[in-house]
This record gives sequence, structure tokens and C-alpha cells, in this order.
Amino acid sequence: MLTKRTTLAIVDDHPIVLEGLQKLLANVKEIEITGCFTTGSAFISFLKENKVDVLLLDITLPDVNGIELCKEVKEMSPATHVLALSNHSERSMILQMIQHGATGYLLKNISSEELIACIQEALNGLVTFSKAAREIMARPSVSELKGAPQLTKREKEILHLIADGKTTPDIAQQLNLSPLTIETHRKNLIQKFQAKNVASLIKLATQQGLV
Amino acid sequence: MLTKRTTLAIVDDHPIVLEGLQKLLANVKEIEITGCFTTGSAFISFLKENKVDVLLLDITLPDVNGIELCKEVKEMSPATHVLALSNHSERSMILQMIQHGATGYLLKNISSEELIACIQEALNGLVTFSKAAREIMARPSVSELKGAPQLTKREKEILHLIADGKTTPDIAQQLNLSPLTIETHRKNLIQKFQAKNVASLIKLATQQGLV
DNA sequence: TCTAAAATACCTGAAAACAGGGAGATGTAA
DNA sequence: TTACATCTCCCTGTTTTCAGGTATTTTAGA
Repeated sequence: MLTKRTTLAIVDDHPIVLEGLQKLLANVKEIEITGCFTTGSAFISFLKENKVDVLLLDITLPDVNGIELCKEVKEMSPATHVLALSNHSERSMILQMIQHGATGYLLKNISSEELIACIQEALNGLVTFSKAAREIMARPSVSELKGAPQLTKREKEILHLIADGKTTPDIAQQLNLSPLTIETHRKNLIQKFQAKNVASLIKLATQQGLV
Repeated sequence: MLTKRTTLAIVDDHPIVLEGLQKLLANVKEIEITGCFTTGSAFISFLKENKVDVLLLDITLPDVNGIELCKEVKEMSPATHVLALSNHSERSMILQMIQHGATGYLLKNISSEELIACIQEALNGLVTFSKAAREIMARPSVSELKGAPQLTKREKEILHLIADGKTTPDIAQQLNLSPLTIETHRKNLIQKFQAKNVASLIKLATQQGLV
């Protein structure tokens, strides 16, 4: 083992950002930048052959969605810490990235000191966020929270069963009710969510964490 | 204005925890514990009459689900910082709480210093996690990540339209394709996700962030 | 260039969902 | 006790989905 330096890769479609980050991290001797890529697929090929401890990943890429790329990377190499490095300042985007396996989320206005500190934290096995990201996460918008209609106990129960793929007759049997009753509940659910059909109903309910 | 002390409330169904937290925070002069509750509904009544800066919230409660309570609190009083204080050490639980508006997530093995530091961070408008929680968040399980089948471009497109409540004829018209083609794609989607019908398909796809 | 995957299109019949109503029973909180 | 919400059940007819195939034409990769 010649070196224990941390291997770091960067994926960003803006060459300027790549340059800037390289400069920023050049004088951090613990970190070795082993690859810079402007497309997701190029990085995936690289990852097949090389170990990468930390990946700085931009979310908007020409070929693939950064969220899915993150997931793909974590599946291929769970030990790689993916730090999203993005301009997207929406709360939902941050949460999505974390949900898909990112170890952290940094906004691009980050300072070099903060960047290095975040990389260090990630290497220590801790999720990490830039300060700006933490501020955003602490401010949920009202629209994110409300919008969930008030459901009765029965409706919640039936909603779950529908989401599990149960049909009206299935549910009727399971709950010892008339299929017509289930139909009524189903109609009420669709109406309460202002959905067009079960598909959009389940989408909304799932997004609101009711399933 | 007589005092600028931070008002803090606690909701936990274990009286011991309430006692313990009160003792812990008693000698922090910036913080005033204005209420301790063992049920969600009791706290909601309290919140209607009183300002609460920070809420320490246990997730498992006798009457209501802590996740939904959190959302309710944030809708009623967006300025209240909800810190989940729980034994649940599942990544998904942490993310769900944040998604529903929590300002932070603390595991119950937290030290008093860390607790106070986290409360302070929350008051400064930053999300905050106990160290243990950050470790959990940094370790996504493989099962959380995989399970999303590989979809083609067309399939993703149609999946979105289905999730938006569009029917097969709708989609066919919009994409200038035969309804039979859409049916085929729909069948393939259901098969790829191992779903029973669109309802479960949309649930899975939404949970995996594909919608 | 050859080949595999993707996208397109078709068929039939059964099952389920949807629209748009009405209506009685039960509980519950003011 | 009187509303009000909830839960239950029913009707008719139409539309959509689903399961089970088969099959041709485009991409796109090796």
C-alpha cells in the first residue's frame, strides 16, 4: 500500500467548476483528485476500474439525472461517499438526494474551508450539509406541508390497501364489507385529493407520506 | 416584554423521559420549559394558546403518529422548531420526519451537551442531528437503494403520464401513438416493478423517487 | 454489420374502475 | 336534541384496465 490518500472524483458538466474545484483542493495533501468527468456515464466507466472514496456530484448533467446517478453509484460502490454539489436550493431536492444515498448536500456558494470540512465529515461516516443547505432544510414551505386532505380512519385504511395493489373486491372481502362501500370510499378518496383516478391518488398520497 | 427566554415544550409518553429532560434542561437559563405532555392532542390544545419555540417530540405516542403530529404543528405554528427525539434508528424514519417539517432528529442516547447544542442550532435556523443520527443517515441500506428496475426513456415518460392521472387513450393521443402501444408499455411497467396494478406501481415508483 | 433491446402495434375477453347519482344508520359534539 | 360527519349500502351504464399472448419495425451497441 503506497498511499492512504483519499481518492476524490468530480462530476460536473461545467469545465469551469471542474477547474475551480481542482484548484481549491490541490493544496489539500490528504486528497487526491483521481478523475474529473462531465458526464455520468464517463464516471460510471471509471468507477468500474477505480476506487473512489468521495464523489462531488452535480445534479444537472447532460446525460443522466444526478439523483439516479447517485443511486447507481451507491449500488456499485457503497463505500463511496457521494456529496451533491449543486445550485438547486429546493428542500425537496436535498431530501431526494439523501434518500437516494447521498452522504451530503453542498450548495455551490460553499467556501473552500467549508468544502474541505464537509469532505472530512463525510469520510468520518457522517452526513454533512453546507450551512446554506441546513438553513433551507430548516425552512419547510407551507405548500410542502399542507395539501394533505383530512382523511378518516376508514379512508386511511382503504388507501393503504389500494396502494398495496388490492382491488375493490379484495378489500371488501378483507374488511367484511360490501364492495359498494369500498367503491364509495374510493370515490371519496379520489375527490378529497382532487385526483383523476387511483394512479394520481396514490402518487399524491405517497408523496405526502400517507402511504 | 418581560423575558426573551426560549420557550420549550416536550411531548413524550414516558413520564421518566419527561422528568429526565426537565432535570437536564433545568439549569439552562436561556430555556424555559413551558409544557410537558404525554399525548399529541394535549400539546395541540396547548399550542393554540401558547407560543412554543422548540418542541422535543417523541415519535411513538399513544394517540397520534408523531410524523403527522409534526406536520400538524408546523402548519399551525411554522416558527416552532420541532426536534424529533426518538429511539427509532431507521434512516427512513429520520428522512420522513424531516420531510414532514422537523428541524432535526435526535436519538435518545444523546448527551445533555449535545442536546443543548442541537437546540441552539435549531434556534439559529439550521437543521440539526445528533451524531448517531448523522451516522445512520450516512449509511443507506442496499435494500433502500436497489429495487428500482431499469426503465427505458419511453417507459419513464409514460410512467409520469400515468402518475398524473392520464388514461391510456389520453396518453396515446398526447404522444400520437396507438392506445395498444401504451397498453404494452403499461403492462411492461407493471411487470418490471412486480406490481399488481397501477396503484401499487405508482406507489413503488413514487417511493423510489421516479415520479 | 449483426444482433439485441426498444418501440411500435394488434387481438380477445374478463375484470375492475369511474361517473354520478341516492339513501339509511350511527355516532358525536355542540 | 339537533346538526354534522362518518360509515354503510345500493343502482346504472360506460370506460378503462388487465392478462394472455403475437409480431413488425427502429434504434443502438458490440
